Amino acid sequence: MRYDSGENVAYKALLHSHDPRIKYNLIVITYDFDDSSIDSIKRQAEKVLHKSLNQVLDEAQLSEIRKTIDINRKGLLGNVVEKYIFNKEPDIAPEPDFPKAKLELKTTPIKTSTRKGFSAKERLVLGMIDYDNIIGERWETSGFLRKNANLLILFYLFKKHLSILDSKFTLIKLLKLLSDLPPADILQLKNDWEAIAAKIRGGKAHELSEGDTFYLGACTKGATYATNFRAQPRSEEKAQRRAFSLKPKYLNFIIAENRAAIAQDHEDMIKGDKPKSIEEFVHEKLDAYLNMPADEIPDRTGIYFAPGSKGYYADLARAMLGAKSKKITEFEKADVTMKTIRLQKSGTPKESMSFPAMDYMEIVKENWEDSTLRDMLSSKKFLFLVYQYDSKGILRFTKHMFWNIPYSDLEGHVKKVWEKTVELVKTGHADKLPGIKNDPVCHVRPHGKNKNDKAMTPYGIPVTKKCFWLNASYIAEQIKNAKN
DNA sequence: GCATGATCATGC
DNA sequence: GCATGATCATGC
Repeated sequence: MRYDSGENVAYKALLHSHDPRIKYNLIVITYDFDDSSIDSIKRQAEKVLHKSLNQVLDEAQLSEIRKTIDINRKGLLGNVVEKYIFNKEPDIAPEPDFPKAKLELKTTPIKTSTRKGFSAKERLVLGMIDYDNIIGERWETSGFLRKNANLLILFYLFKKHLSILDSKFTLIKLLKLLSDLPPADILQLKNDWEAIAAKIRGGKAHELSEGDTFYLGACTKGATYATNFRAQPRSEEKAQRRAFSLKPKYLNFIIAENRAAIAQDHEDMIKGDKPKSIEEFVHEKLDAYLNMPADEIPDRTGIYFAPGSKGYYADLARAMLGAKSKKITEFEKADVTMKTIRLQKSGTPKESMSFPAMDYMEIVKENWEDSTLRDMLSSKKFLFLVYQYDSKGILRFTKHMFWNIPYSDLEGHVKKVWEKTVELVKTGHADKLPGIKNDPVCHVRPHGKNKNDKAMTPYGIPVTKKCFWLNASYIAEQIKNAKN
């Protein structure tokens, strides 16, 4: 089954509207997982690993969660995860949360203390004990195992005054009670379950205690002590309602094994997220998309654009980067210019790369050293976002790389073409500027709305707007030579 | 297949 | 309304 939430459908409809707020509102979490596959569900969960809900949900979802009456109510986070990470309405069925995968989903907090370091804040509750049913059950076919044989546990870092929306998920652990655990642990769980069942069979449900067992406990469950009693099958005496639970001690073994990674998340969370370099920002945003067919990118970003636009692949790139507008703040600050390049199978772009149209009136007054062109090419970095057609003709997002023009190309080829251009404009020949065969690096070509889109020349005759272009073959070479 | 010319969609 | 990034179209 493929998940596609109502909200997402609504978004898609709105995305085709012209409301830019919606168009650029990136939805990071998509629901394209297979709910019959444990691995697929685990991968879905890993979308939040080392992140907080504030970092992965969009503003609409977050404000919906904030509206919840008691945001830090016990158990709310589990419901939020089910709903917003897995697009699943919470229920209390005796079945596992993902029946087809036989997988039960759990969220549980990790606390920190100076003395003990990281440890489980609470026991992990694994469903109510049904006093009536358990007396006739065997471990192997028990209701407990039907529901809890496979646990996917999302550990998050709990801090007293921190909103759960800022708590990072720090460890995602798949626990297959019958296969992953050491045989001694499986035996202990079985023995614990047997001990609990035996006590109930003996009419002693009211005497159950967590101290009876080692890993699996029978913890009390219910709002208040007074309303918390119910009948048991082999005795007239009422017993407290109880649930199975994994004891904190057991969870602490899991936490200890992953202490280093948890410590890193904890540090990040306390300090606030570290400032990132532009390179880190780009890797973080784009690596997940590498080699993805361009067709699949919109479903992954949750942002849809009208295909066929000349800017379509640039739009996809901005969506992958999480852009909220055409400008990307991180890039503005660092003076990075994005360039989208589509390579043919051969590795050569079909098109040369254009730049803004030149101003004939101004260029004749410029010196090369402080010319518009030299400034544009040398003072900023370019981020090439490269798509390439594979052998089957599928266009994939294959590469992202920062690029500067090599100094020798700038001061050699580009300078020569620029000087030739200036000379021609000065002498009244703006209509025949250096073509692609003239130089291996760059050339001049029209760049306007159409041929009637002209600009004035120093000699008084308007000429079709033109710009400098980097030759497609040159771009191919630069991409091929790039290390990253 | 490439050089060259021409144009389109978008957002500011 | 226009600059811009990007791609399309045509003819040799």
